[in-house]
Amino acid sequence: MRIGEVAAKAGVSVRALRYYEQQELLHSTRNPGGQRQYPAGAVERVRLIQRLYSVGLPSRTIREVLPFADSGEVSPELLELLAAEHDGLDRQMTDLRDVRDRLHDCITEARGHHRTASPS
Amino acid sequence: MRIGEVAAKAGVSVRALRYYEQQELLHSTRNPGGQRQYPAGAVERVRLIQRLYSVGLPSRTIREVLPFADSGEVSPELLELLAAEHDGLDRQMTDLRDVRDRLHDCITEARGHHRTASPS
DNA sequence: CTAAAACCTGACGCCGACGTCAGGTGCAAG
DNA sequence: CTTGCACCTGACGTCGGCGTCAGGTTTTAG
Repeated sequence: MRIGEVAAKAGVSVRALRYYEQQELLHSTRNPGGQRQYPAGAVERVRLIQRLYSVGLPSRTIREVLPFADSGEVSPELLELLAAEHDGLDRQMTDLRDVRDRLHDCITEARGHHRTASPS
Repeated sequence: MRIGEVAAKAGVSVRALRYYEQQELLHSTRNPGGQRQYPAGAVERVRLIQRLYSVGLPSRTIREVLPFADSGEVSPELLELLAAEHDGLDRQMTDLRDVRDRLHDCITEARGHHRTASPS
């Protein structure tokens, strides 16, 4: 596959894929003309990268955790990193849930208001 | 309270507080000398703002949802906004949980490996 | 063979949440 | 009064994840 096709299938820009390569998140081989060649699995990998970005992880972290999505190989020090990141995500989730619930309360309360005042 | 004290108690920089004011997230009165004066509740408000930022919300959105944390006043169109934001957070949470679990699997699997090989 | 797509490598632009520096003012203490 | 710290207002710097333009090459369609 060439870069345009991967971009289209993964729903990202060509520029993004080149950027991922520069950040060493996504590797490619080159054909004789110098154009990038990707295996089929690249699309899935790009989707994973996108999800990791969407969670708020920076390139550096993604670069370090990506290998484990492929193989299960792991060293003790990277184990530490993973655990730390895991804890960070847990805290994020807690905060997020709080805020969401707070909004939910506001919403339901407001719905109650502009319906017919208090129900029970 | 003056700005330095609020900053210290909330654990943010003075610069951040001035920025919040510029973004209309945090209001202050001025004393005759032109210095900012904050009520005691400001510290809690700043903490809330920080949590909203940490969840990934931009200033614009925070500016719009903050009023509901104070009063319960709400208009139908803002209700829409809140619901949309709520859905967005839900999706974020789902993605986040997936990634976290994936990491968790890697971690536990790795722990099993470098202990004494396969258990069962 | 030729025109058009698709691709390539720089390199600069942008936006948001501040950091930071410059140059001036307010205020409490000795 | 003066020292000194906390405060003030600009205004420019930074970083990350790309968008985008410039100028050239490769591949594909007719």
